[in-house]
Amino acid sequence: MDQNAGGLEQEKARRLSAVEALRESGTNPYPYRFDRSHTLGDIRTAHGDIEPGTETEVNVDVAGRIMLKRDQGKLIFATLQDRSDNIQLFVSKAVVGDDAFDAINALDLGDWVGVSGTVMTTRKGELSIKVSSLQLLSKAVRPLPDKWHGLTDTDTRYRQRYADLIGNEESRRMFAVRHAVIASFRRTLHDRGFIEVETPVLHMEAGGAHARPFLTHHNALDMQLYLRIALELHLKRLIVGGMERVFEIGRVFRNEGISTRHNPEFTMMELYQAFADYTDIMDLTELLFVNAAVDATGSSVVTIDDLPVDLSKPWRRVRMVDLVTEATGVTVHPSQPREDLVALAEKHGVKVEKHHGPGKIIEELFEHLCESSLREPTFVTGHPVEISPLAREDRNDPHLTERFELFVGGRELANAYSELNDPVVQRARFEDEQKQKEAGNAEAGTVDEDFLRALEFGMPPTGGLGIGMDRLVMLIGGAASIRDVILFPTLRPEVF
RNA sequence: GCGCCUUUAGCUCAGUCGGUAGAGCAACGGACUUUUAAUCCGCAGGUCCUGGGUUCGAGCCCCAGAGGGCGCACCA
Repeated sequence: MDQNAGGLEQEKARRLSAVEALRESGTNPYPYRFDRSHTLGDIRTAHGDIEPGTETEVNVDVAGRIMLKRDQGKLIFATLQDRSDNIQLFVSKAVVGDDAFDAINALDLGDWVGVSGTVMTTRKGELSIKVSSLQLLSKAVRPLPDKWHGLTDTDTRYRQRYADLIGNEESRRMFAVRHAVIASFRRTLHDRGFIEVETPVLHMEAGGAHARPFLTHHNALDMQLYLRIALELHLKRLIVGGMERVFEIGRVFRNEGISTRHNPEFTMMELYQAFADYTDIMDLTELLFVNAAVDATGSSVVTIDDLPVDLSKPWRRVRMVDLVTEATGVTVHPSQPREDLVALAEKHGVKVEKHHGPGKIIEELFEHLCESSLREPTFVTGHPVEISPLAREDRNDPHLTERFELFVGGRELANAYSELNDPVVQRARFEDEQKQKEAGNAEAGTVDEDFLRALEFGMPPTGGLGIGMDRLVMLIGGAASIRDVILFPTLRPEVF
């Protein structure tokens, strides 16, 4: 061993030489498989209530990782962890024999083992497995993080998620919540006749939202492609095709800043329902959220800013123009002269760009003055036409659209419209976007001719919805950062 | 991009006024047949993020840079 090596190198060398010693003695330190009869959770469910000091005749074969070891001379207590639970192993030298006892004593924290034994409880009542034989299933050659604190350094937790998951129960719980939320969405939507589809990630045009895209290149076609920024335009093509109720849960990519609420790749759920409008979609959104919370946590109550909020109560519905009017004390509407709105924005310290029209200025005012105060679930409706190129005009007000964004805890979680299905109006909206793009608005869209061709075949009246799944999991799971709900968040490259 | 904070053993963290680098856990050697983060005795383990600078002397002070966190900006 290199005398100058650090503690980690010494430890790895020791464990690797243990691996070699096992091989020389005829034991494979990395065997191929193991037959498990029960998970540890199964055993706790079936036997969790037996009296202290009980020895049963129940034989079990379990497998997991050694997390803790308490050497007691001629007894060893070890904590075994599998995906479902932890259970104590009780190893007696008198039961397993000297050689097996020494081999078990030589196990390191982090090793995977398969165990045969009987279910028992100790005198103090701890449910345990009395080991009759134990087989190494995989040798860990790198030591585990601190057995009590786990990993706490956020950078290391995100970069080495494997080590985070081994030691941090809270991290495992968060990803269980994530799974439960997504499974709940699928169940709710399948029950209502929606079918799940997959549409392209590689797009010719980065449409369906306002965001800067990632660029890539296809070699064989020698063509520039974009990673999708939204699912919308392909799903609506399927509504044109008569599929009537479709949804997709998929990764989208936006080439923008990273924060506690933004990751460059994130998961969006979008659905489209023929013959529905945005009010139907509000009801469906409430149902999806409540079902997801109940399925993931057993309760429709979530915690927002340390206060409980019951998602099952009806959510506030309020127009964006009314919120801005309330916040400024001045009635606003996109039909007003731009100069009046510019003056109001400046009065409130809101920066106005040259390409901002009245509708965009109202939205800027909303974002700066209203958004962060929307703690309880709120459907903000009636976005100006100017900022909603894919939403249809409000049936009562030609300057607004039938649209809502859902805010919870000051964060946008969902966006929905009565979908624009008039191909002539849609073309005019796209052409307006194209002009803005040429005028220097990098986020403005372009004219998607194929989508327009689809609309020309006739899209039924349709309600559509997009939900940021990561943010929803944050809400239901109680995570402060989006990185806590994404297994491998985007980080700068690590220097090795 | 800007501001504040942060980076010390494998992990979790101390480190005073600028004076030879510390603890707990993990590891290693030993004791222990009912432990629960076992306990007890002993031992080993360091690029103090990197590079400059000031100083007789820098983990500590100064400058520059890197990683990370939070806030702002950006993000309909």
